[in-house]
Amino acid sequence: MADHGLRERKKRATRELISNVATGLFIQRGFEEVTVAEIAEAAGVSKMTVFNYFPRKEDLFLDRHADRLAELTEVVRSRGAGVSPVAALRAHQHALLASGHPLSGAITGGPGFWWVLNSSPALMARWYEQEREIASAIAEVLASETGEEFRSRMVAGLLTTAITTVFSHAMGRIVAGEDAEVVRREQVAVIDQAFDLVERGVGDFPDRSR
Amino acid sequence: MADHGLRERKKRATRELISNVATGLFIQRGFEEVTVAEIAEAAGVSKMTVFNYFPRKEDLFLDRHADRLAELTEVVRSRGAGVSPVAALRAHQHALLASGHPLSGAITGGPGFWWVLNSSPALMARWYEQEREIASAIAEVLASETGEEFRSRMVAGLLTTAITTVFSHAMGRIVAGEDAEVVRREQVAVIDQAFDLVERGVGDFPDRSR
DNA sequence: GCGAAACTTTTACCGAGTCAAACTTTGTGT
DNA sequence: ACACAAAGTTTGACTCGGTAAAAGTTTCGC
Repeated sequence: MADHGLRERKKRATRELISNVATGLFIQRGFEEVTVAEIAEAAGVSKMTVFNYFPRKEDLFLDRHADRLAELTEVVRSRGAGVSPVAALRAHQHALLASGHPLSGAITGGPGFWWVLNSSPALMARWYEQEREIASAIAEVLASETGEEFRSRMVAGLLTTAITTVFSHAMGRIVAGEDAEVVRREQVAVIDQAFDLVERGVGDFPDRSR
Repeated sequence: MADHGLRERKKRATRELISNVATGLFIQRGFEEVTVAEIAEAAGVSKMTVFNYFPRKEDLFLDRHADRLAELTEVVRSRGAGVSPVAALRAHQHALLASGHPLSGAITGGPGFWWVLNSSPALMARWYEQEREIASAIAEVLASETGEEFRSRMVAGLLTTAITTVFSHAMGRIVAGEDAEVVRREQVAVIDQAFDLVERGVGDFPDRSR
């Protein structure tokens, strides 16, 4: 009764099959142009089963959210003593970039993902909802640590803004046709620029005299 | 052919009627429990007409967005010389609070609004989409001023986080049953705390030694 | 008043998502 | 092994948000 009973294995396989079929269709034709019924048929399964595994259609595409959320909260929670949340997340962004992780944004496969995402308001809405869930989760970690409800929410919100802005900046450049390698190289400075703003404040923007 | 032809007046009246009827029903029973067909009938109008005035059901409830957006961008755009965006928006938040404006969050009618909002994921999604539109609009103002695309987006994002976090903090307290007057009084400090974080950075969070 | 333009209604339709009941498959106790 | 329970899947019917097109109806310009 662990996780490799026949039952569990079949479920995982079905889930992955549906997700893959769906993603394939989305990338070919866009999110709204593919119906759930179509996905179900292509996966050899009933419509109801699709909704069994993925409560909303959007979850068929944005199914890596749970992992990302867990990873980010873990980065904050288990940061070294004396390391600020900003520093921890900054380092994590640099690490993602260095390892060529998709969530660094500076990745070749980007355009497909980005195009599908932008092809549907519903999908975008869900994407940003996940962003908020991340902010919320980080806030909880910080609040449980400091007891400061409000400041934790603020800090978490600011940090999340940095993470997502940095991501979408890289993604935007890639989609605009810039060379992935160039973007990736310059992205180091972008990350630092973003986290510097969060870390040191934006009081002197737009003045650059410091 | 200005705005007081019979035609224009009727349109405004109809629009307002629909909006009012809808809001009333939402507050009585929650967003999802009221169908568009029902609203149409209660307003003595056809379903199609409802969608004529409000492209999405959510817009029936969140129909003050355009004003808010315009106001916030105007605050940033027409701030005095030498005044930073942070300072301008901080002052604006204080002004909203002092004048008892609903968007300060510290207002008695809050619970109804908040309850309806939280009664529906779709509505929440739209709410946060509007938040993003605000960030995006502010970013555009800043970018047109400085030419710095990325920093503008970052700064706008951080500022928007402050605005919305401050709002939802006050709203949350009111809904939790705290006295509106108390919340309003303490909200001054909350605003400053939020904007201080944006202005001076969160580098030393959670350490308080400065 | 008359005709065109603007607004509304009607009707028909599509797709996401829910529900309940029938059916099939996997796991378990004996 | 075998039967029974539990978990998962399918079917079909239904609700609701939203769109499209065509046929009214009302207001406007002349």
